[in-house]
Formats: sequence, C-alpha cells, structure tokens
Amino acid sequence: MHFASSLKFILMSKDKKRSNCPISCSLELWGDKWSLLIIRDLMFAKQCTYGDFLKSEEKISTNILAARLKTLEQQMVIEKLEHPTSKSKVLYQLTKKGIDILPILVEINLWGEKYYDDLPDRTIALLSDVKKDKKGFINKTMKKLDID
Amino acid sequence: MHFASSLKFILMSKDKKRSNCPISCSLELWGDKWSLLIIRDLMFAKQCTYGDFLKSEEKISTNILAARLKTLEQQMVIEKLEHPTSKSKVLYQLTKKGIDILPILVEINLWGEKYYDDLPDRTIALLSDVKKDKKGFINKTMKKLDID
DNA sequence: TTAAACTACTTGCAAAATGCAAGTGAATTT
DNA sequence: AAATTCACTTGCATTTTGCAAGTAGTTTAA
Repeated sequence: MHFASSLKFILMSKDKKRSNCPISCSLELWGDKWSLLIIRDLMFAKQCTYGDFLKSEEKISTNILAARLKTLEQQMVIEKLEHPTSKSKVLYQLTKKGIDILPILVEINLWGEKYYDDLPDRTIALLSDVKKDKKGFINKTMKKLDID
Repeated sequence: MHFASSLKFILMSKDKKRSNCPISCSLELWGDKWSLLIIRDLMFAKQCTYGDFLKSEEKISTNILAARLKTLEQQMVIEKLEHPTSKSKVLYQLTKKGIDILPILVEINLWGEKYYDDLPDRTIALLSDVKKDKKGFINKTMKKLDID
C-alpha cells in the first residue's frame, strides 16, 4: 500500500515541473482562466458552497469547477469543511497558502483599474480601501479570512 | 474598408467579456500557462528576440509563442521593434501597460518563495532586493525598463 | 558568390482541455 | 411520499495545446 500509493503518486501526478521559477510553478497551479476567480470568490466571501461558485457572474461550468476545486484542494490552496447545518452542502475556504495569494489579487486589481473601464462597484470600493493603505488593507483582510 | 474591418473586428474578436471584474479581464488576457513567462523574460531582459524566448528554461513551443506574442501585441502589453543591426531579427519589449505588470510578478515571486523550494539564483537575488525595499525595487526596475 | 546556417515564424496533426447539456444519487423540504 | 436541492459526474462536440516538420527571407562562412 505504501509502495503502491507512492508509485501512483509518481505515475499520476503531473509534477514534471517546467522549471523552479516561482512564476512558472505558480502558473502550473493556477495559470488558467478560472482558478483565480475561485480564489477571488473565497477572498470576498470567506466560505463558499459549490453552488455559490456556480452563481458567480463569469458562469464557470460545473465540470470545470469540480476539476479546479479538486486540484486546488490537492495543492492545499483551499480546503473542504462540513456545513454546520446541512449534510448535503459542502463549504470551501482558503488555507493559509490560499490566503497568501491576496497580495497578488490586490496587484491585479490595481493593474486592472488602470487598463479596464466599468469596474464593478465592489472592486471600486476595494480599491478605494487599498489605495488609502495597502498594507493595512491586506492585514485586515487576511485577519478576516484567517482560519478559526 | 472601414466597414469591413470594423465588421471583422466585431465578428472575429472574442471580446465577449465574462464580466467587468479586473481579475476576470486580466485572466482573459494572460490567464494561461505561458503569457506571464514571456512577460517575465522581458522584465529581466528588457528586450528579447523570438529566439530568446524559445531558449527559456520552460521550453515554450514555437507556435504557442507566436500566438501569445501576437495577442500580447494586439493588447498592447508588448511591442515589436526593429533590431539595430540585423534585418532578420525582431526585438520585443514591454509597453507601459506591460511594465505595469511588474508588481504582480513581484507578488507572485514572494508567494512562490513561501511555497516552493529550490528557487533559481536570479529569483533569490531578486527577492533579496525586493525584501529590502519593495517600492524602491519596483521603481528602480520600472525606470530601467522604461521606453527610451 | 554561393551554399550552409540562422532568423522568425507557419502548417499539419494528434492529444488534451474546455464547454455545454443532461444525468445521478444522497439530503432536504414540502 | 414526492418534489426539490445539493454536489457533483458523464458524454460529447469544439477548442486549445504540443510536437515535429516546413518555409521564406537574412546572414555567415568557404
């Protein structure tokens, strides 16, 4: 079992890293059109059900969502929790590793502000906070997300 | 010609944005496994030829490289320059819009430092600078990249 | 001066990823 | 007890990727 499972790990995991560059490694994890949106939703909401993700404006399809949640969980960026009141619901939330992505999302928002129009209201509000005190905003938000 | 080209623009450009969220918009532009590596190379080198990109450790395939360069140029993240001494070479460099991605790359590097091992030497050197004075590093690097 | 080598790409094709619609089975509500 | 909700899965067509080989202009070496 030990041997079999580690063999399986070796054979099945596509962890033939292209390089040790952290940009490259990061892209292999969340370098697609959807992963960071899942992470964004969790930054805003702290906890989401599967259905919450499906409700997001960008309309991820359900099979892609399931696949992304699985790899993000495997890579320990998010974790599953049991729902306090319902057995049929599942809660997802960010781990420390996931929460630490916040500064990246903040910088993407700042870049987006410069080069895109018609930002959503919640982004405008967020950016207003960020520009008053970036470090403070990040600390505050990380504390809010912190695992209890 | 006016009508035809704008019609073509309307029909061919896949600019049906999923949403106005800057995260989502950014991902539609460089949310793949390769674009940010091209941008990274240009942040380090200021100017690269087509062949320079192909030489990078991650070994992008030539058709993907051509496709990414084209869309990054269309989106005005990079621009083409003629090579000072050779007619057969082409130089690529970042525009202001591209240079402004630097803070995002810096944060990805900082995140990567926490969660990956065996970082390349140049990343370690970069991070050492960044951690002494993040704003200073970004200003310095942006100035270095600035279009002459 | 001409052939070989180098440049920035393009093309063809197989394999993988994506996106849509329709299921499935367990838990919950009516 | 039936209908609805929940978190997924499955099947399949379309799109994107990745590999290998090719091409046309440019530069180099004989």
